[in-house]
Amino acid sequence: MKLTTRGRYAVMAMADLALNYKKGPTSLNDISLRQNISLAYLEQIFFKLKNKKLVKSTRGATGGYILDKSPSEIKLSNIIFAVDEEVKMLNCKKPFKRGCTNKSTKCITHNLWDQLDQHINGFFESVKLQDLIKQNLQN
Amino acid sequence: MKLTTRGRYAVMAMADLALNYKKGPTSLNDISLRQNISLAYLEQIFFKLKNKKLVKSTRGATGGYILDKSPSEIKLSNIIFAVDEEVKMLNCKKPFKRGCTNKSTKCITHNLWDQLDQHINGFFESVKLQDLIKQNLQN
DNA sequence: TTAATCCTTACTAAAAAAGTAGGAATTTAA
DNA sequence: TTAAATTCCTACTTTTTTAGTAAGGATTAA
Repeated sequence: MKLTTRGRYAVMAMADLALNYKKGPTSLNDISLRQNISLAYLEQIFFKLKNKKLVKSTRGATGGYILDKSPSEIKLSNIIFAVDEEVKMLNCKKPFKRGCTNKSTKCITHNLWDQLDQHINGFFESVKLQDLIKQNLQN
Repeated sequence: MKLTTRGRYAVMAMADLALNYKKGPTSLNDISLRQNISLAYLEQIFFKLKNKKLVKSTRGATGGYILDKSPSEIKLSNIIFAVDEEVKMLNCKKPFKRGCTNKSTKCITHNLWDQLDQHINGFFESVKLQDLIKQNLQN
C-alpha cells in the first residue's frame, strides 16, 4: 500500500507553492527544477489542481501558478483527492462481489476496511499545507 | 492508495480460520467457496502465511490449515506484512533521488511520509484477528 | 514578434497486481 | 493398495495501473 508518485508530487509541488505564497506566480519550470519532476508531468498534475480550484494561473511570460487559498486553508486531503488519489480499501459493493462476500453472509471484514479508510483520510484531513511548511509535524 | 487484493484476501482468509479455530483444519477449498477466492490464488497466499508461521498445515484428505496462534495473538500487521503488503509512502532514499529532493535541500515532505507510514502501520498493529471476529470494531 | 508560459489531449512504456497452470508430495479412507 | 483430497511449489500469462512522453495550441509580457 503506497501513495502514487502523482499524489506525492502534487503535495511536494503545492508545498513549493506555499513557500512562495505572496511572491507572485511560480512557473512550473521552476518547480520542475527545484523538485526534480518532469515539466510535462507537472502540467498534467496542475491541470487537475486547477480544475479543483486549488491553484490559480496566469499565462504568458512571467506567468505561473499561485495557491488559490492560504496554506492554512488547504488540507492535504484536498490535494491528494484532486489528483485522483483515492483512499478506498473496500472494493466490494452491494450487491455482492467476488472476493468480498459469499452468497449469504456479509463480508466479515467490511467494517475493518471502512475504518481503515477513515483512519487514513483522517490523517490527510488533519494536515494542512501550513503545517508542512512550518515544520509543525513532529519529528 | 489502496490495499491490494492479496492483502485483503489474506485478512479475510485468516478471519475465516479464526472463526473455525479449534474445529480442526480448514481446507483452502472451503475458504475458497466461502470467501469466493480462487483456490490457486489462496494457495499462493497461504504459502506465504505458512512461511511466516501464521498458520500450520496438515496434508492429505481431511487436511487443511489452522492458525498457529490464537486470534488474540495475531495482529493484522502480521498478516499484511506476511503477504508482502508494504506500507511505505517514502520512496526516496539518501543520497537524493528523483522526485524527492533537489540538490541542496532536504525533501520538504520527508517527515510527512514518515508520519503517514506510522499512522497506517499503527492501525494495523492495533487490530487483532480477535477484534475482527468479535466485531469489536466500532460500527 | 518572439520567448516563455499555461492548456489540453492522446499516446506509450514500464511496473505491479491478479490470477492460471501444472504437477509433485502426502495422507486418509474406501 | 488405490483413489481422492489435500497441501506444496514454481513458473507463466494476462490485466490493470502508474508513470511518463509527445505534440501542438493559446496567451501574455517584454
